[in-house]
Amino acid sequence: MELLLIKRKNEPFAGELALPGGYVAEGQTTTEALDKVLSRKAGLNLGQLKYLEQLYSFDTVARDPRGHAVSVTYYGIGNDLKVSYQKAGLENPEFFPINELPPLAFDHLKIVEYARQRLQSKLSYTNIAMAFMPKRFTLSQLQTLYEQIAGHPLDKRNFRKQIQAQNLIKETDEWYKEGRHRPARYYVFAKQTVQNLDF
Amino acid sequence: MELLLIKRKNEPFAGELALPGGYVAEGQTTTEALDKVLSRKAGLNLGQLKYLEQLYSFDTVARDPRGHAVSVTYYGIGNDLKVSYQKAGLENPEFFPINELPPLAFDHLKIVEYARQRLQSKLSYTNIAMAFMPKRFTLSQLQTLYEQIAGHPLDKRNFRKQIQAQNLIKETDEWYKEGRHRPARYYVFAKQTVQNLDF
DNA sequence: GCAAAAGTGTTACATCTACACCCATGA
DNA sequence: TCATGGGTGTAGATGTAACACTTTTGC
Repeated sequence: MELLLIKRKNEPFAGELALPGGYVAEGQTTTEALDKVLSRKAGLNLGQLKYLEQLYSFDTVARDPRGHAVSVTYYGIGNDLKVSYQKAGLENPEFFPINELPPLAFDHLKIVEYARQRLQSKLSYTNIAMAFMPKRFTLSQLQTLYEQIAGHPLDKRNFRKQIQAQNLIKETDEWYKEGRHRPARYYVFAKQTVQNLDF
Repeated sequence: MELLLIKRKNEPFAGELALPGGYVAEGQTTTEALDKVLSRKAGLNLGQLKYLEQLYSFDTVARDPRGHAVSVTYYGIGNDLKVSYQKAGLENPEFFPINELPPLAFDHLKIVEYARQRLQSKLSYTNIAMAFMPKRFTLSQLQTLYEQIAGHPLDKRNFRKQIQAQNLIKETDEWYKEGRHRPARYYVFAKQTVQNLDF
C-alpha cells in the first residue's frame, strides 16, 4: 500500500516531501480545486480514484506560516494508479510505501495517520476495501490488504469465513496461476460501487 | 433531546429557522469564529458545551446563493444549556425537540440528520453520552438518552449489563427519590472528560 | 519429490438476545 | 393497598478465536 507524495517547489518547506495541496479559486468547489491540483501537481485524475472522502478541515492560521484560513483535506483510494510524469509543472509525484514513509513537511504525517485510522475503522463496516483491489483478485490478496491496514496478521480460515459471510464478494471460474504452487481462485466484488456514507 | 435553532434576521431565508452560522474573520480560526457566532447569535458560550466536534465542510458555492466558498460545520453537546436572552443582537435562539423539528432554512435539515447519524455511531464506541448527562444521573435517565438517539426502545436488563461492562460509570451512594416509587441509584461517569478522537 | 501458497472444519469460549418477576416508595 | 418506576438472572443462540493438515502446482 502506497501513498502519493510530491516534492514541494515553493516555500515553505521547498524541496521537502508533502501531501499535494493547492488553492481554491473564487466560485470553485473544493472538489473542483482538488481535481485541478491533483492533475497539475500530481499527474493524477480524480476519475482514476475509486473512492474519495473528505478527511477533515484544518485551521491553517496556526499551522501554515502563510496564514490561510482553512485547509479542507480529502483522501482518495485507487488501484494501479499511474502518475503521468510527462505533464509540465508536476512536483515530482511519487508513491511511497505507507509503512516506511519519509519525513514530511508541515504536520502532514499526523494527517496521514489520521486518515489511516479512519480507513481502518471503515473497513469493518463498509466495502471500502474494494477501492484498493483490481477487478478480480484472490482471497490472499484481499487478506494481505486487510492485514496491512489492520497492522497485524489475520487467521486465514477465519478471514475467509468472515468475508464470505458479508456477501461482498463473488467467486469466479478464473484462476490465478503464477508461481510453483496451487492456483488461487479469482473473486470479484458483488456490488460494483464503493459505499460512501458521506455527502 | 433538543436542538438549538435561531430565527434568521437576514436574507436569504430571513425569518426562517436555521442553524446558527457566521463568518470567519481574517486570521481567525474556525473555532474562534464559532465561539463568537455562538455567543453573539445564540446566547451560548463554547465553554458551556461538554463536547464539540467538527461535522463536515460543505462547499457553499452551490448551496448558498451568496456564493461563499466553504462552510465548516461543528456540532456541540451540553447539559442544561441556557441561552442568555438578554444579549443584544441575538437571533431568537430557541431549543426544539429533535424529533419534532420545524422546517429549516437552506439544507440544514440534512445537516442535522447527518449529525444525528454520526452521534449514533459514536455512542457505541465512545463515552460521548456523558456530554448529555448531568453530573449524576440514574440508569433510567441514561437509557432514555440512548433510546432517543437510537430511535427505538432498549431492553432494561441488557442495557444495564452492557453499560456496566464498559466501566464508563460508577455507582454512588446517593439516591434519586422523586415520585411514588422505589428510589433510583445515582451514577457518575468514571472518566470526567469526553473522549474526542479528532484533532 | 519438494517447496510454496491455496484451501478447508471443528471446538471452546465469549457475547448477545429474549424474557418476567419482586422491590421500595408515596399517595 | 395499589400504582409506579427500580432493580435483578438465566438459558439459548449467535458470533468469535484458536488451531493443523491436505491439495495443487512448477521446478
